[in-house]
Amino acid sequence: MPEPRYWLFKSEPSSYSWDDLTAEDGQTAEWDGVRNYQARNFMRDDMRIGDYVLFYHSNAKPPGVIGTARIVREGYPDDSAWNPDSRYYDAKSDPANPTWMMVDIKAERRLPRFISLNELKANPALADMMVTKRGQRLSVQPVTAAEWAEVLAMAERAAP
DNA sequence: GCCAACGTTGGC
DNA sequence: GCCAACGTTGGC
Repeated sequence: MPEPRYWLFKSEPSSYSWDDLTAEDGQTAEWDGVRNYQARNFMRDDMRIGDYVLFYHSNAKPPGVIGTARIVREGYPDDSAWNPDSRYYDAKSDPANPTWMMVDIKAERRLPRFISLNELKANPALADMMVTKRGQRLSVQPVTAAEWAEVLAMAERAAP
């Protein structure tokens, strides 16, 4: 059995929040609209069913990790790319050879407490975590097993 | 609302 | 292939 892997998915709560995810049928959503090649490659090549996801609210007050999810469907074509009515429409994406891919995620649980970006940045154990780095805009990021465990442990402890 | 950082585009 | 211009992300 392959090693489970860990990811962080960013979403702006004003467009798609944790509550939106948990309100879905089966608490499962298609993660469409990713239009960055590096993020696409992670979804197409690396994500496996069962991988763990930190659900992160970006552009929020404050930004931070609110819950966990799992990958429940591996990379497949993002059909919003050839839907002219979609805000994610990409005229250059050919349905016969799709440029953009998506995965499905299912909500697992809301963290016992929200872990803000400030708190992530203040934890020396997370100094190398991508999301704590300035200017890091990748909307889908790998997370190490140690980082995953640390964030969950923080959520079990009282606020600092 | 501001703006730094970043990815993409397109002229050359 | 270089790089300036542009649009977007996302923290503050």
